[in-house]
Amino acid sequence: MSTQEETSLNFIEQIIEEDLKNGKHNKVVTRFPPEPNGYLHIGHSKAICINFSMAQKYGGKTNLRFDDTNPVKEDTSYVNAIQKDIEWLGFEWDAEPLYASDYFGKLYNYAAFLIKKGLAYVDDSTQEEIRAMRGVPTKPGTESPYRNRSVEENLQLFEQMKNGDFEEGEKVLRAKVDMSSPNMHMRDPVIYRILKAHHHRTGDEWCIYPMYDFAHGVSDSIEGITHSLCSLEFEHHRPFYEWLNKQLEIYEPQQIEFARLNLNYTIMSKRKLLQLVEEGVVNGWDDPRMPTLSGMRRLGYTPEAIRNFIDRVGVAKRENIIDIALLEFCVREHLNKITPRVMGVLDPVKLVITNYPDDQVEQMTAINNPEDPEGGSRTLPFSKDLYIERADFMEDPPKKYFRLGPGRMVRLKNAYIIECNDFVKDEATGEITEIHCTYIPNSRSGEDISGLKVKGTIHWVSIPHAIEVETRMYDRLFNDENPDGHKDEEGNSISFMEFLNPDSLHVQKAYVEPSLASAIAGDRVQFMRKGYFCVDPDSTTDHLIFNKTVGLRDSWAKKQKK
RNA sequence: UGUCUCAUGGUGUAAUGGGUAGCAUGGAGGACUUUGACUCCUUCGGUUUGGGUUCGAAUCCCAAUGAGGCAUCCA
Repeated sequence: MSTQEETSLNFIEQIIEEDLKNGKHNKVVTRFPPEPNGYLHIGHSKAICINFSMAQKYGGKTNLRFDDTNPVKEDTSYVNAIQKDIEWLGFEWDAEPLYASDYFGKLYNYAAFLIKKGLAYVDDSTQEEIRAMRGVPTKPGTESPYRNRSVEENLQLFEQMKNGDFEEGEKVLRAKVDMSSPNMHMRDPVIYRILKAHHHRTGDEWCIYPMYDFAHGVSDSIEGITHSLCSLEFEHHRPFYEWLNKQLEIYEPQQIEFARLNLNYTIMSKRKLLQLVEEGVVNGWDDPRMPTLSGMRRLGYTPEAIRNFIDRVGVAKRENIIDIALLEFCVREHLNKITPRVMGVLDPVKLVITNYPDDQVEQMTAINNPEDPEGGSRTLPFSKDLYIERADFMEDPPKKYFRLGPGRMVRLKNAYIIECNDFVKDEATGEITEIHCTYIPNSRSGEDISGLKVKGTIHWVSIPHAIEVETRMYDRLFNDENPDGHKDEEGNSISFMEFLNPDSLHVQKAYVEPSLASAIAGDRVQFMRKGYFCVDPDSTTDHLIFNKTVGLRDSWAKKQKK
């Protein structure tokens, strides 16, 4: 940890430190305001980490506030999933979760206050008329014919809206700001609309609901948020945010925007993720291929790895597309430290040790995790009949191949050195069906006095002791770096669905060492020489399922490709 | 042809008028290895362009260029 790292602040930290120094604030209060209309994804984890860690770092607190102002899209199931994901990531919000809907009463009164100040009016125009009058960014809009209703009439109408006297779409409440503003969001934004929908928390108490711009700014103010940290897309909402609290004559928090996280080979839009779920492209929000936190959790990612990743990615205002390789690096980095090493053969071929006694079984000692001195060891049964990885034998290997081939020697990890004498091949298919070897009796791991040096070490399982399991080998969901960013010749955007990877999931049978018999959902291991795996919740005691979290780096495979 | 924001190696981020422009990832090469993993070492690669201010500019100013955002009764 160098001093340079300690003094290197991102632009938000600089603002906060300045505010603290000059006495604008003496504490930091942030908030994370998800809309409960979908699951949290890796992009949200950036917003979560930033908001929570700023408060943590500067001794403040963070509110979790559900921005539940659109009852037609929102649901309690999402509320629960979101809370679970934030907790899993390792953050604690202040006290109880909050809801924008808690403030519906206050919000109504603030809206009435705006009306009394002559700064809001009820508009009878249709949605289309309002859109038309708003104009375009390059030209001013025109004022609504209802813009100059009297305060009394507006108050009366607004109350009638609340009482359900009008139908959906018949009337809205608009802030009276500036129809000629170059900022579209200042052209009398709608702040209340009629929605005769059942709300997941307030039920049928209300039939008018505040819009984001109104509810969010006021909620921040009510909660005394000092720094309202959000993504760049809300930049042009800031003028209204500031206008609103000023006109309401209430506490004015400061909104600061940062660039959201983008990952290549991934889509991040909640709407599109929902589409993947609804069309059955994936098996739910927590499908391990999804970039959702619940999906990543199921895949075997750790919260530490994700937080670390967000840390490395940094915070700035420029648009960015992060290489998924960085995320995978962070996952490997953490898993390398914490996972026990076990042996599992994913694509088996039988190997017989011809000079090993038929019924003999030896217990071999294996270190659980060489990275963890406290990790201890276990024993592994060894016998005459083994499975090894099909890729660890070649009939006619190149010089630099360190594994098995006719006449070649390798070390069986934690066991003996063996030499290949023969193999059986199915001439019809060309497939190797059996490999025959002899073992060197005095080469046993830990007591090797054979004096032999071999270049390669391979993993194995004893056939009579092995457990058959299912492995789910996941790959990226999309083949394209930017699945959501393509247009055809006419300039129409091409659906991200066109870039789905047809091989994003391979289910296959594998054989693993018997120590895994007691594995339970969520357990993480490293199958030596293959990758990190996590036990899927679909597992039962007699049918274990391992999800491939991420493979080990494989410089041999890389070399092969060239 | 309005307005806002942004511009540093392939990617991401630091340097806040005075460092040979740093770090991470990535690529290449090598050492080590009972995981072709891990670890370690070497190496590749960058200030968008043009003006200006200054003794001195990645940093300040202007312009150009490029990228992204902006009309939902979504958040």
